Amino acid sequence: MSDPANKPVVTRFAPSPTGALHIGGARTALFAWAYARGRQGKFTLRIEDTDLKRSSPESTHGIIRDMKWLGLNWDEGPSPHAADPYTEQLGNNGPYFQSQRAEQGIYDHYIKLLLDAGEAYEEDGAVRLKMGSHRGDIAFTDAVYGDIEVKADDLEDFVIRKGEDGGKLPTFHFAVVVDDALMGVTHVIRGQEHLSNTTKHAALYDALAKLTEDDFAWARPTWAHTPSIMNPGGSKMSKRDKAKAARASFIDNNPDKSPGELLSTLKQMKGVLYQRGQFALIDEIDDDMLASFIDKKNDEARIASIIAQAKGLSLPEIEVDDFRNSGYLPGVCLNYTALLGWNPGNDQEKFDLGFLCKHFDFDRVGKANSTFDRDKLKSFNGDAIRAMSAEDFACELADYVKAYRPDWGDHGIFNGDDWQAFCTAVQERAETLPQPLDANGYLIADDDGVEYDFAPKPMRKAMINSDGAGIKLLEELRDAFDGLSEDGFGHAAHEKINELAEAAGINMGKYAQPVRIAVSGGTVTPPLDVTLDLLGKSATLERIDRCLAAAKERLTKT
RNA sequence: GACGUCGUAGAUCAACCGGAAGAUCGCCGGGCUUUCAAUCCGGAGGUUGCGGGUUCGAACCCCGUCGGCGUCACCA
Repeated sequence: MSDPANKPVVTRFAPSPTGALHIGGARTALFAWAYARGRQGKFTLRIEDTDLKRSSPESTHGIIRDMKWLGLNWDEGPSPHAADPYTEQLGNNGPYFQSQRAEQGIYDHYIKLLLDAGEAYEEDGAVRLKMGSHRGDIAFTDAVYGDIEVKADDLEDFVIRKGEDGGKLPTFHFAVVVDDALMGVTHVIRGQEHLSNTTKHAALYDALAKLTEDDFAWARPTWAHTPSIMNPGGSKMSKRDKAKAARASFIDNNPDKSPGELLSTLKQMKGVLYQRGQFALIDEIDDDMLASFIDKKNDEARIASIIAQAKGLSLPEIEVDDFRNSGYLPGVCLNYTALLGWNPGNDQEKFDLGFLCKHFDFDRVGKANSTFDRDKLKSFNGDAIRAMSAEDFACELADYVKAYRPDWGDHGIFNGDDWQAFCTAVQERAETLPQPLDANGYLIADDDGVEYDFAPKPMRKAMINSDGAGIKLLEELRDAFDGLSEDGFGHAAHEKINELAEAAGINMGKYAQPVRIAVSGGTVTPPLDVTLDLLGKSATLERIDRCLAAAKERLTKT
């Protein structure tokens, strides 16, 4: 018998391209990648597209893009940089798309071996492998879960070649085994939902080992199953959660609306996005799809996303692309998900890929499912952001703006010298990339004739109360600011505030808060000197004037 | 339902194959700040799912029980 331990390590990630890359899939890929990289092994990417109805080239492209973003490179598989990954591929064991392998007759060859040997039989055009008493009890050892044994009576014959699609395509069970063997895969790392299926795969390896010359290739690999990632509620994390969240906000909060009214609202939302030019998102979505989404008959993520954008709602991140979109760093996503089920054996939680490659092994992978905790992820992300140099952070945020935030990308702050100053000021309290953007929207607000909202509560506290004491202070400041030059305005203004506060013998906050409210609408901004510098003198004065007017109006009303 | 598997603070995990249950996130309180969701300091939270047993001693070993999850598809 051959011992898989004698072969050079080969692991693989084998997603089916029926959607975007799920965060759980990314963790599985990470473990497989790290295991190979830590042992000078090879890592293969194989696309399991035998389900013709649900597979799509778009999903394949998305998976490749997400793997690249995460930094999980592969030695064999579709070429990561090719315009057409179906034709350009890396490695000598290809092709790496199962649809292509089926066309080459690879699976048929082994089906025939099994059929001829009486290990399998045809039924309704499909081919099934004999199990049960024909094969006996099946036992195997999982590197994570340990010894597993299933009695022959509990094993039923199962389909290895589908009768559908012209009887040409293998099922998942058959294709994985054949491909893993032919590609020299020594360690099969995958989600625990496959643990029970593994008896089928073991049976296939054993049957084919007997029928081929090369029993070295058909020796059973090491299996390592990883626990699932769950939602806080206990359900499995799935892309449907996005639809659920969107519906909860859109439909459940509008119990009085009829389905017809809901549909027309949804159409309007879609129309708004269409005007904004987000065609890719919504191009193929027709009214029927919208209606069935409302009916809970489909969970189309794009419709969920339409609702989220219209209502300013943030959907739960499920797929790798969601996390990128929400402004998480790839290294943090990897670090955090690795921790969901694995640990180095001590209290260390922060580590990079090099550390993981060096220390990862199956004996430290837990068996229990784990709940995905977004708060902890966010905290990790904030720590990682703070650990970056100011320049790196500015680049990172700039890339993010270019990809996702045209509102900032079109603005002077982004394009001029101020960008670094802005980034440096917001870096210390950013937990995600878009957070400082959202928190400082006033910086890119248009001053020309646009109504600016001043938060009522802070305004009352800082300006209206005590007979409008704050208004007088702000007026005083306004006059003082007017005399300052454009150059170095923020710094000078800040000095002025200090001066006046000291002269008047009061806390400088009494002066600073009204200014903060005037320029930002609220009470939280980066340090005032930076904020006012970014805004410039004329915008600052304009906003102070508008704020004074609004405050006086409110004062007379009370 | 059958089979499989898991069960340590609210969450993620530790606890050197039986020897005083710890860390991080979150939560609460305080300090620093002109503001803060940032930062700093401190605190609360565990009959280790539950019930038996073995043992001088059990989170750990044994039996039972409850609960979660997975598979039982011509989806992967």
